[in-house]
Amino acid sequence: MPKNTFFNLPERKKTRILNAAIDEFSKNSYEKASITRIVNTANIAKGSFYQYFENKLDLFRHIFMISADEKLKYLKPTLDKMESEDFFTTLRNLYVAGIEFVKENYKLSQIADRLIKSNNENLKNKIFGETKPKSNHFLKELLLRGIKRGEIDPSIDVELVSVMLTNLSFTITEYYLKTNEKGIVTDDYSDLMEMVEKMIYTIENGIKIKGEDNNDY
Amino acid sequence: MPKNTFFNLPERKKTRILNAAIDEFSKNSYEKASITRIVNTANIAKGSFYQYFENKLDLFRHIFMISADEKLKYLKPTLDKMESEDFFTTLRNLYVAGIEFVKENYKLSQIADRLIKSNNENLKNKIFGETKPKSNHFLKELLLRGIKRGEIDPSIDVELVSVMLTNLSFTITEYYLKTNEKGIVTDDYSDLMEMVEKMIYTIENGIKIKGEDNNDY
DNA sequence: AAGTCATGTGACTAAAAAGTCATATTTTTT
DNA sequence: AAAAAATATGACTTTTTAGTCACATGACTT
Repeated sequence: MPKNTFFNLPERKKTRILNAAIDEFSKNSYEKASITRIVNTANIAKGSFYQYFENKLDLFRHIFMISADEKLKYLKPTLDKMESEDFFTTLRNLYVAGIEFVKENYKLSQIADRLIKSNNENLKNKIFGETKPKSNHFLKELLLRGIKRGEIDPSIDVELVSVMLTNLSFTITEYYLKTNEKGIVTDDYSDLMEMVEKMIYTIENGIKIKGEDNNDY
Repeated sequence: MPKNTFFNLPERKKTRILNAAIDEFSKNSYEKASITRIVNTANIAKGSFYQYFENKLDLFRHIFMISADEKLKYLKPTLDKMESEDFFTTLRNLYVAGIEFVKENYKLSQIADRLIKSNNENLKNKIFGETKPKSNHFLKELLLRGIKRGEIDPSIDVELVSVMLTNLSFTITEYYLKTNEKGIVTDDYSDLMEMVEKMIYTIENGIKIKGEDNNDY
């Protein structure tokens, strides 16, 4: 947690520092990100930085929390009306909300994306603590509910499918980040929406040809 | 490319150096990997290293090539009998061969995995050159053939599905690397084989309940 | 006005990195 | 055996990093 001196700072100065840090961490991995560059960009002294934050990790963790909180805001509406909607509608809405978060919070997404893909297990443990990022635990619950309701094939392996679905959500995010490299923001939702639709369709129905008898034996 | 002085080295010395390097790059990202540590482990002088390799990148590229060549050896049998087998058999065999490569080349897999997940686009370009890692280009061809043969639903988006399938193969590798953290090698194939089977089944059939009429309208 | 406490500062330290180079040793050629 | 070419060496340079610390400045209290 940042020190009180940081929270007591005038709003403008706080955001100046955070923006400089978000910029640096979105361009560089945790290891390569430089405190020196951040303080230069934010126009504060190196010593001041250490009045505000314990160390580099303290700053990074704080920024990651901002990103997580922000993303939750996007997912909240879907989570709230989950009860009254079927599995595939909820899944579709989650994917779409995820895309919207990335669109409107490009740098924060990059930071989170980097951390998740990072092989620095030590760092990940320090950030996630013991509460591992079980977004797929949530998907598991969703799948189980879908099975109960008769929407989902009960013979699936819930654990495996939840991992697959989590991974596919990263696929979408990555796809978006790659096409919009360097922050070129197009307002062309249609491409991504089509992508989500096709992806959901594939998850629903599979890719094997139907109707005919493909005898497996 | 390493210099001739490297290739002229006695076999034992060469492997000593390569093993030290593979070890270092499997434990650290390209940026964090240290030439100093490699030369210490390999018991050669810093100056000697630069007689063998142009620089750090030269060494890393060489090791990545070793990994790619090695993996191809595992995939080759499947690719050779591709013509005579149906889509899902080929896909299954590719996934299984991928797992076997990871099992038997733990460190090399980690290095390749790290590079693919890396956000250092500059590095990736230098390694992959213009020939981007189009393992999914190959999957596209495979899918198109499957459609022609009447095995695959022709209404799918070939491009998207190939990305999904490529991603799922990473999911498997990651899953294996995570469960076998720190190189603990179990001979328990069954878990992974079951995982591949279930994954293929899901890709084939989707997860929506079949038989009933879920009217979408 | 004096004193106290919070905040601001940038030169500095220590550690680590990639890469260099003058010199020494070994191997090959004549 | 002598000369030449190839290879080996590790101290050194330069750069960059996170973090520290003695001191300066500002604000609030008595």
